[in-house]
Amino acid sequence: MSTPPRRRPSIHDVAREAGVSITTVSHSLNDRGRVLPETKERVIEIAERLGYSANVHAQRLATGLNKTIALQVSGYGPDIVGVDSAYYIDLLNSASATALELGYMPILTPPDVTHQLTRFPADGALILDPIGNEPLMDTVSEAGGIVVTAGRAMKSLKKVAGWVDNDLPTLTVEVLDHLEDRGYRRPALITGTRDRSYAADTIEAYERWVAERGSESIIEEVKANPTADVAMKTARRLLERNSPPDSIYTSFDVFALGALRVAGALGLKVPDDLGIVATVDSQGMRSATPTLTAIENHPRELGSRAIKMLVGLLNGEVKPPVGEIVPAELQVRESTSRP
Amino acid sequence: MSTPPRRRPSIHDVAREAGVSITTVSHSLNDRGRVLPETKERVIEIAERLGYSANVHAQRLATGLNKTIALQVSGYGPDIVGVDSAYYIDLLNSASATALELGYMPILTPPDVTHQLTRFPADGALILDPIGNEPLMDTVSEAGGIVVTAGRAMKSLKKVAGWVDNDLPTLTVEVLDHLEDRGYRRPALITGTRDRSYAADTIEAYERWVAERGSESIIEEVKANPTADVAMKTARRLLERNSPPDSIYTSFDVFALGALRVAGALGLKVPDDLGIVATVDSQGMRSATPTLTAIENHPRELGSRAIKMLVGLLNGEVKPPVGEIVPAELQVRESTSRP
DNA sequence: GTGAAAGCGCTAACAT
DNA sequence: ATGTTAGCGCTTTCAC
Repeated sequence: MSTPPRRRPSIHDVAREAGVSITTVSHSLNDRGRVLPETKERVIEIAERLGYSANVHAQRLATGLNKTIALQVSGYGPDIVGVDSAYYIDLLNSASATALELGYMPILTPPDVTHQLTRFPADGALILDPIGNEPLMDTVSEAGGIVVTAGRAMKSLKKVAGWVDNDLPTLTVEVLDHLEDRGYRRPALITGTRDRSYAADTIEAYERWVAERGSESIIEEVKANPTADVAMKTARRLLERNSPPDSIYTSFDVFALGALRVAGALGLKVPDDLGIVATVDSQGMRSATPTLTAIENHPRELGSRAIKMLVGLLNGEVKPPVGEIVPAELQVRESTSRP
Repeated sequence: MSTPPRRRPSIHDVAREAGVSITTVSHSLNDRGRVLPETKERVIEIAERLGYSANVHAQRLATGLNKTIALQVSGYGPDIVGVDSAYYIDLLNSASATALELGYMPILTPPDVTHQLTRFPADGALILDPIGNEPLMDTVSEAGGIVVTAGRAMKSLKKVAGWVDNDLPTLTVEVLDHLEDRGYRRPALITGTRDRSYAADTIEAYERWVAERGSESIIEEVKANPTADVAMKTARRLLERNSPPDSIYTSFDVFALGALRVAGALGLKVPDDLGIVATVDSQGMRSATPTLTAIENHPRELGSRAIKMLVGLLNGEVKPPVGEIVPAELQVRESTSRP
């Protein structure tokens, strides 16, 4: 048929072609040791021409390094779905691209198969929206690896060397100020349990904000999985109180949609009678009727920064613990647009 | 502080402990060659006790196998977002879990960094919702690797050895029958361009169905990125026709939400004046007002079957080309629930 | 049935 | 500045 699947060129092929030893090839390509500039140049050129690239397995065997990073979306699965996962895909793709560029293999590690990592040891792991009880955290840190998170773990902090996150406290204040600016006086908060950092951050900032104004604190800390059903029940409970809130700020896009739905059922107009804001932007937010005000988190930026941080930590260029804030912006849309 | 990061036990450690050669250990653990059953048993037991597992890099160097599978969501990125990506995360996670179980490293490969795969050669690739022009397809197949897809590629078919998919033609008929059953008489179709198999399949089935009934074929083949904006424009164009459809079947959840929104703006009630069905189920579908009838695709099943197929092909146990249909179910909800 | 030994492709001392 | 050589941890022929 076609050309038989030819063997990849090895370092020996390059060495022979260049008339040097494999050491010189290795040194030229990784610029270690001393190599005459012109030699190095020639070697590089020949390597390129031959389409040579080092066999990673041999390289790793020889160096004892794994050059592998485990990627995990914490607790994601059939029954735990809080936010539109475009956020996760974008974050994962950009984390992955960055890892690849830095010479690391990004391996996707589902929550339930962490034990496999004994066979595929990772130098480090990036966990998205961690709780702190992820088995992956133990596996990696016990093996001497480094764990970094997107969103901060509230437990097992010693196991986490770094994190990237949006500035939830500031964003919360920004949202509440925005609501106040639009004339909303009784904002309620719907978020997750405090074992997730976004919830803890948001709750704290919210409580401080309402306390400053002497307003009532109306918080729903959702313990169940944030499904459509739970979202509606929660919103209904809130809106049927004696003195209901006039606006809702929620960490889950599902809950924003749920609130919208319940408002409709109760005859409340959005944004006139009820303002709604979500912490995560998504297609759902942009497509809802009315469109929903939400925060653009810049997941791609979070992903690439997290990996750079992880690699920095692995190289010892950065000392743990480190944290990095990625800017996010409030996208004002119809759900809070009243005069 | 704590225990210094101890070196992982090697095959020599196991051999020494068992008082045998490393050959025997290797044979026992992989059951090759002949080993006295009791010897084998002892070796396995000791390996376990020592927490031994083969160094994958050494193993791969020795065997010349990569045992690596590239995972890619085709065309996913900041500007191409058709469906709620929970679908993708679930599919990816389950594909990944299956790969790991079968001894393969699942490496997430973003669309834009395919060239890196020269350094990290993959035995095969799984591409989700392919077009057929993905660089990854060429990279992998040119390197003698095997490409499998979730959803069928419409181009470059020779490069694809296998696929898994839902039965879109049948599902389309099921949806149209359901709409007819609920009294809708003029179903319209909004889908993507025919270079994606789901669109091609759906269009064909739809056209046959309406032809059989002598009904008018109302198709919007969306060329632009399926964003919220495009969704609304498309829906509006459809609903403002002289003889508008009384129901919409769409491949994108964004479009279902968009149709809902436009219907509201035009004073059309859903499901009374307009029925809406989407091909992909998602949180958005379940949380909308009203809830939207949609198809549950079973992404986890698609993911694990795709990987099993890929590994089967790699092992030569399966002969290409192969295709596998994964059952999906119509979830009837409020958007089509009229008497 | 078991083991010695060669080699997978590369890196890193250590010569020269 | 360049080359020789000894591994890295494993699989696999080939003897015994």
